Amino acid sequence: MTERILKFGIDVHGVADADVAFFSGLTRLLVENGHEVHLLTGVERTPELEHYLKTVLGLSWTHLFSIISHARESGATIETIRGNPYVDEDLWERAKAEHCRRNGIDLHLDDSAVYGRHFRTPYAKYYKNRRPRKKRKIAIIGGSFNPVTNAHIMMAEAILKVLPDVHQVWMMPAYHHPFEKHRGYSSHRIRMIRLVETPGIRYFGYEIDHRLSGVTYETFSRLLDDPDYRDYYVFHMVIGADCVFDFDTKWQHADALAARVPFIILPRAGYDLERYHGLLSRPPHVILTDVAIPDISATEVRARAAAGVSIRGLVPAAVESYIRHHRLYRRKGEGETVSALPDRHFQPRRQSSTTTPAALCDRSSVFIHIAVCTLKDDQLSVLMIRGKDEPPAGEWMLPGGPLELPFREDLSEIAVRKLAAETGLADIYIEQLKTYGGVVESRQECRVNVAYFALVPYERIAGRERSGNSAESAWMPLRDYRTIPGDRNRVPAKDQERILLDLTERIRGKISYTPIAFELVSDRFTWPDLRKVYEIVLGRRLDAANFKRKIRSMYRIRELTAEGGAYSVGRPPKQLKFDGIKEGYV
Amino acid sequence: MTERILKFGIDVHGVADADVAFFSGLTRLLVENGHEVHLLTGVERTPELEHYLKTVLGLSWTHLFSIISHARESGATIETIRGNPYVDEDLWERAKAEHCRRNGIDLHLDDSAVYGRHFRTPYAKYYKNRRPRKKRKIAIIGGSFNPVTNAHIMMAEAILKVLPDVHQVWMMPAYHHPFEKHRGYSSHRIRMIRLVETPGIRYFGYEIDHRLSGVTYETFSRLLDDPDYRDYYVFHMVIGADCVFDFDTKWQHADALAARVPFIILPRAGYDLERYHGLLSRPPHVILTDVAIPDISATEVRARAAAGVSIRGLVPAAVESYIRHHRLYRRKGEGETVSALPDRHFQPRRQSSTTTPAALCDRSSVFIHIAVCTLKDDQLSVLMIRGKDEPPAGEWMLPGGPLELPFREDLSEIAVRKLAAETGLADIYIEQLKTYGGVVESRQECRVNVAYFALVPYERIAGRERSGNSAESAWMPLRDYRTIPGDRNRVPAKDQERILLDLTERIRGKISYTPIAFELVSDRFTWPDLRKVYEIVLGRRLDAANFKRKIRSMYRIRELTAEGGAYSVGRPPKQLKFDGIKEGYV
DNA sequence: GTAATAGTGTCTTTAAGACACTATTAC
DNA sequence: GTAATAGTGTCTTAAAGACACTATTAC
Repeated sequence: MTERILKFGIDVHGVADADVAFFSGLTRLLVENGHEVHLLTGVERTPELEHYLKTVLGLSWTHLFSIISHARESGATIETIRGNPYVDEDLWERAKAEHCRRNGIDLHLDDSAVYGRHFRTPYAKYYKNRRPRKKRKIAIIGGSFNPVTNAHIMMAEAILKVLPDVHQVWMMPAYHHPFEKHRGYSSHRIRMIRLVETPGIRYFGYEIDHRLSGVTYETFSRLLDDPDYRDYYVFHMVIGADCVFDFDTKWQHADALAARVPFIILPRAGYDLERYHGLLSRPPHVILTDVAIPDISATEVRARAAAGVSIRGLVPAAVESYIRHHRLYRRKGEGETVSALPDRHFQPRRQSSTTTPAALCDRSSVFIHIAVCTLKDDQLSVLMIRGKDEPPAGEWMLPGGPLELPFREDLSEIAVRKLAAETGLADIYIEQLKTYGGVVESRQECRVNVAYFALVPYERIAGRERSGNSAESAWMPLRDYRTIPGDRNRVPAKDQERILLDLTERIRGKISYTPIAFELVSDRFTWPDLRKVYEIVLGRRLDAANFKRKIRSMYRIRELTAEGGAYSVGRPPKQLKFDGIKEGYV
Repeated sequence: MTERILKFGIDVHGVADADVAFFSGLTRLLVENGHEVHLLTGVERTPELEHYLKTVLGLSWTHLFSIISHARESGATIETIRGNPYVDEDLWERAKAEHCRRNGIDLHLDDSAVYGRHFRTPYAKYYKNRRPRKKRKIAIIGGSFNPVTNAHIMMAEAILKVLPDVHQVWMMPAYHHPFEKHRGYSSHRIRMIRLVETPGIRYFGYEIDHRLSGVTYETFSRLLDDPDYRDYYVFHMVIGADCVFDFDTKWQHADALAARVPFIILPRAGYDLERYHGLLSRPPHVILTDVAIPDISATEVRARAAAGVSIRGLVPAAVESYIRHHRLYRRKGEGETVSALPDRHFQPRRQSSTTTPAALCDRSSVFIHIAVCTLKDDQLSVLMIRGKDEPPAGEWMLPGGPLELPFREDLSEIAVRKLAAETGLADIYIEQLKTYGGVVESRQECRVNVAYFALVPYERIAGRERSGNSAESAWMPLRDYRTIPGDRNRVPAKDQERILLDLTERIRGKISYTPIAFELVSDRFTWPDLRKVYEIVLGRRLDAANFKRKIRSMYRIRELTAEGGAYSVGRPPKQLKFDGIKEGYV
């Protein structure tokens, strides 16, 4: 057997320096016997490095390959993040693989998590599984991090401050499948986190490196078994109070997850953790109380960036300039705007004022809402109810509910049925308004809301408003569709607001060329009655003479001989009856 | 520095025998210098083995550890499958880890896919990436394999017979999450496949070992990148004809999957592959025709086993006796019956003939339809498509499809996206029309159809009508919305008719008081162009002078100095541009 | 020049708006 | 009678419609 020169490749950081005694012995043995030892390192090739390798680590080598130096020599652009040179993970691995291929390395030992997509020579992923004396506590913040915001930073800092035994906070961005939206953003998301790394705050690419689905249970069941981590760290999961309330019911494998992973729960404005007594309320889970985290939605950051509005204060300065410099989140080619994808463990809170949140919706359902309109106290008003149990609890909503199955062609039948159930009224005017998408964040659900509106004279509905199972009902004037009488500080839910706006417009538009006004007066009415409907809807005074002429030109109005009711003052008006649209009038 | 004894562990099968020259050199170097080399092997420790290691592989060692011998000595039960000893993967790894721990191995090289859940000493997973001369073709059958049935065997055998270049068929059982049903069955499912292995038919534990979700795209995108496999094999995916018809629409990332993985399609009774012209109908995908695979449902096998009925003939004899011997699928304590979990790539066949009462709608789904309107040949026309596969097959429909999740408040975003996908058009006028209920009897499903309409000048859409995956498209004049040109005896589906009626009304109503007409002419238009739009929509001639006056009173129209195009006869008209609505005009 | 289409000016009709007027009631 | 509301008549203004007219082009 001929003597053969063995060619060994060894990664310095993570392999050679992980077991100095062994590798100094092994490399010396190899070098002394005429074999090749290639040390591969990421740092710059300097005399200091060689000194460190030789005297501190006690390594021997025949070749020393610096990826950074190599990349620099071959003209690649090397970014600097916080003073340290940074190149893409992929580029990094490719450089190693290329070096090994060129030199015909027989076996390269590496600890990289990237499973050698580029290697063509034998290599082995090195795992050092000696248990450390003491495991370090790590808090993991998951999310999209698109981009990392000041809220993330403040969360991390709050945890490090309040929980001194937490060694580091790791920010773990979700893996976005290349076919999802936001493809192409992954490396940006990573770099932005790298920009804000501190000794206590670290980027953690676990879900991205392993292309995990983002189901927390899956991530952690893998992570807790992973020989790269399990013996060195105790992991805690950080979530916001808003997610806690859903945890027991909505999270996959909530029990098993809560049993294996201690949670760190951060308060969130509007979510009262005192009221929560679910799985996570007991140790080992920790609820932080005196911590204030601002509500910063990454969606809003992107929307602002897209609109060219400043994002100062929402994200760290370094991230702000990164976004500006790389022109992130600008609207792309027509039609395709950069749309939302929320942080997983921090749902964007229902907006106080500005933009539209989105949720991780994995199901949709169809709801029917009916805006019952009537003329009450000289105002066009809409019936609102406040349910006791039905979420969102305590919010003023339009009457309605889930679409019942089965149905037939005409959805309005269902609306009529629902309305009858709610008010006991039948045979009233009903018309479809519009269909809206809705996001019920508390349920992580996308809803399709089909809105109808009904018109009914007040005297027909007076007193029957609450025959359903709603706890409360109120007539809300459409003019200021934001204040419910007697409950001034509560406004209807945002998605209801849009319905009311469209409703106002629809009625206003339609009253001029369709006979819907007759639906708002009783069967027998007078000219002043009818005129008032028009005046209220249109919002201006109408000339009685012209009004009568106009209406008469369109509709057949019959004058009844019967006397009107008791009038306090003035000439009593004639009783009228609507006899249909005049032929020929379109 | 004191001399230290290095302790090397090397797996024989997959590592030492994968690079004989290197490892013979390395082990000899180590042994000659007084270090320890531990060879670990799965086979029985015999003189023949030692001879093989020494003379064939040329290895040197100081210790030789046989897992099987070790297990036998320590009294573990060792099953024999087809003559070979078999122990659990986990047990196997544990034995290695135990040996390394006991002996204080400094570095163990192994090729196992199980990432050292048990190792406490350093080890490295060895990848040998030398490209083989020729990649072998492997056909993968996915499924639950609970249990493996004769249908699986016959599929595999048919493939090996009809496609001689397929080297092996690998049966890849799905990973069942420990919290899913069927937990605990995994090892049984594996062993039953092991029982029926032949040189051509192999168990393949990829999804189980990596705990994959079972989404085919995910599995393959990982497998095709996996350095353990990518350089050695070309993978084909086996699916049944029943799944093919859903493939283009229902599978995740169908296009990308079909582009990366060649499919082998097996016929299934009741599914006519002649009619299929989707993604998989073209090479490199293969459709096998003269192959008969019996319809054996694993669910039925389990049900029979549960009921104590014979399963003879449904599963291989070895599996039958395994099930009987291990008392599999018997009903356990209450509430936990062994329930159905279909093979992923073979759906249970749709019930044959028993009719579908329309009332039996147990689910609803939301669809979006978009009526794309344009002016073509002096008619207001709507784009209709006739899908080939999408049910109801063969009917003229408006373009559209199921509502995709997640969505946000504005459903029209989705409509815009769908429209862009269908026609490639972006930035065109789109408006919600109405929402309808619909009953798809063939699917026993109630649908909510949200109809949109889009307006687009013909020249923008001409030629792009069929860029989606629809088979046919046609422009149907709205005047007689019942006949599709060139297909006189076909009318659009009934529920589409109502949409078209409402659409006509909406456009006719809106054109008089909103600037939608400008959406139907190109960016630059002339007075006659615009007038024609109004004349066609309103259905009557308009006076040019009055028309101009009216439009000018509502909208700002800019006259361009540029000349018009080539006109055959008469004075060329001025080019105009729409500059918005006049202030004050409502 | 003619034929064909584009574009304009102006008168007529009709609808909309303003407003003065009359009518009917309670007190 | 007054105050209050209902209802009518008529003038003014603006919009819509009709139609005769001029303008520009190809041939």
